[in-house]
Amino acid sequence: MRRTRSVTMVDIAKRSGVAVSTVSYALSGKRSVSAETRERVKRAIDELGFRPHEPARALKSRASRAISLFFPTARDTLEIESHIFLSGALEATSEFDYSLLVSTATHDPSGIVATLETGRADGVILMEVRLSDERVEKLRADGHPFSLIGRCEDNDGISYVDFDFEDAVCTAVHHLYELGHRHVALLNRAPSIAGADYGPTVRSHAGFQSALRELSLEGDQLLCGTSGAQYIEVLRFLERAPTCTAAITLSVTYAPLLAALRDLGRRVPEDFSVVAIIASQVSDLVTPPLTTIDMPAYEMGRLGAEILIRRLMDDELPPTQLLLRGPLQVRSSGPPPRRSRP
Amino acid sequence: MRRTRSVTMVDIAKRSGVAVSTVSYALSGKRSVSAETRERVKRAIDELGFRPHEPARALKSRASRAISLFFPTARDTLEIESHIFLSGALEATSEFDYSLLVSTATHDPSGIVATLETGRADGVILMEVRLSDERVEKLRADGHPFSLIGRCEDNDGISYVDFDFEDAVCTAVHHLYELGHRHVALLNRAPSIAGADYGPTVRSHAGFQSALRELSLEGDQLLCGTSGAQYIEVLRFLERAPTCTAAITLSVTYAPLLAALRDLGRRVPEDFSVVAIIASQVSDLVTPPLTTIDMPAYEMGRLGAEILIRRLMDDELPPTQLLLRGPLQVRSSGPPPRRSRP
DNA sequence: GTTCGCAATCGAAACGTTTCGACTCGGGGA
DNA sequence: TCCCCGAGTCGAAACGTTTCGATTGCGAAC
Repeated sequence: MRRTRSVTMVDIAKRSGVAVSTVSYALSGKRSVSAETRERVKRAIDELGFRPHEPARALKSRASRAISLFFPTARDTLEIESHIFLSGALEATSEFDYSLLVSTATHDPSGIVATLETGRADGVILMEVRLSDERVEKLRADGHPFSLIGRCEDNDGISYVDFDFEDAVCTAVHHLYELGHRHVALLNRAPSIAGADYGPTVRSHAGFQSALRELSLEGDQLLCGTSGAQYIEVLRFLERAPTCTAAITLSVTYAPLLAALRDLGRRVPEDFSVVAIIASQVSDLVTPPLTTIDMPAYEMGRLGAEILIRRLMDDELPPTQLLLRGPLQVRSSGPPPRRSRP
Repeated sequence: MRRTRSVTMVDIAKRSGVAVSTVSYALSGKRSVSAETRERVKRAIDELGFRPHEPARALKSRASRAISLFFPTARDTLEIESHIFLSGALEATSEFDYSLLVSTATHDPSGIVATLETGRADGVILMEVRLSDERVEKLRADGHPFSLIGRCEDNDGISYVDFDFEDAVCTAVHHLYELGHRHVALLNRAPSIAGADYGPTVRSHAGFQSALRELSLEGDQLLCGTSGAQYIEVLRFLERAPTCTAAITLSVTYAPLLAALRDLGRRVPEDFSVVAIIASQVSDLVTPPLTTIDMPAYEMGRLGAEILIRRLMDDELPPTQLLLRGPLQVRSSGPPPRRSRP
């Protein structure tokens, strides 16, 4: 495990008979270097196996070429989307030859600011953003570069990529309406997950309400936490509301729903229709195959990193705001069972 | 976005009327500093809002206080365990006040060595390790600090944390045998996923074979890829082998199995028993609730990071090797259906 | 009353880059 | 012919830490 003194630019300079600064310019291209010199330098680098020392670069040039993703700590639950975001962000980050730091997300902004101010990262990506989020306010006030996966209420000057939950739920309700359903449920994430003003929850609910109103439908929202006990509540609801023949689920809330339906002996989609708003990587693992509105989580992660890095590379760039939608894939939804029709 | 010149140790030294080195010692405790001086320094730090600049620290002390997790790139599939490993590693890393870098894993070792030699990370964690893995050989040869989630054939001097798949499959077979099953299937990962000598695949198969032999049972191994078409093959197998009344699944291979059983109208567990070797975070989302042998993926990620960091902090420490087991939780397994008994 | 050792402190030299200003050398425009 | 300019290069000064060696008092041991 002995760290043998590694080869530095000084060694390269000696070996190729030029000044250290010339080596630097040959590598960065920030000043012109004759083709011949560049060639000699490159040869020396290959022969000696030189790798520029990143902390030294970061120290002098005041840029770490790294971004940090603040990741929700999840000891007990599988925050599926988060993980996919991360994979996407990793792809973009390595494409741009940046490093991706992952940090544990906390409610208060101090950890985030510390990551930036200690020079560990040049910018950060936040997820599980609230409509009014003090981390965002702090970063905006301090002028730190960041991007959101999600968005706030006021997104002035902010780069974000988000999924249009409002539209997705609305689309789902229309789909179910057209199939003949007249009473649908929305299984929304419980506020406990990310506070009362968690964007996706609020916007999903808004889309649900407006679609119901538009179509004069009956609808109920159920708030699902992550505990296993959650499924009991869904079960009770289904028993209480026999006219409800379809449901829209967000993220992993399909799980308590399917469990409850199974216990009640109701088949999907013959007896009950389900539209899941969820990443395809997750729905691929579910039986029966669900009708989904695919949330492009991987792409969102990719874009979240990309819009941040682009701004880091060029601070003239205006913020990028992206609101994505996903296709409806019909698989587990059909007309309501006959017995529930008049 | 203007980076205003930040406060450094020099500012702290001036403000508190001591030398820069004294500030450093007051912070690190590597030499004694009078209580009064330490107090003055601390006050100055609070007043000025000083944060030590990490790249400078890393440059001088030749340690980045970061580890890098090499993460499989997965555009199309949800590598569920990997994600949970990552969460666990993140927890340990932040507990030890290290940074966690995530890098895209490639087959060849050059990227890994680069991460280490550029001083971006002090050590690395590898996953999806093969029985004979050239990344491991390279790291071992170069004397770089690393740990594995998984293990090789020859683990001399290597720190790793792995799950005992051999034992788990063996336990599962015994469980099914005791319930009365006489022909069981093992749904193993396809070799394409991680080469022909992917440890978990090989060891699961070994455990399967030895248990079959011991109990004089009939058994078949099916290799499952990640494609959706996979499920057709499972379906064909089940049709072909009517005496097979139970299966053991590894990781997400439960998905094609459940889909196929559903298509055949076979209920779980009444008509068919399933034992899934899988992380609880995943099985919690599956309907019906599966009998599982819980793979403590979060803990594995935690430990993988912890054993690496402990070695980084104290290079006298011998390597740590951990082979974990998980409890059997009976939920979707029962006696075989009567019709298949003589 | 020396001498020794230790606590507390300081100044300076790194660590390995990037970048600024200055220098040289030719060639082209005046 | 003189001057200017740009391409190509160099040396040196940073960047913000850590750490080494040296220096000062001061109480204890002789």
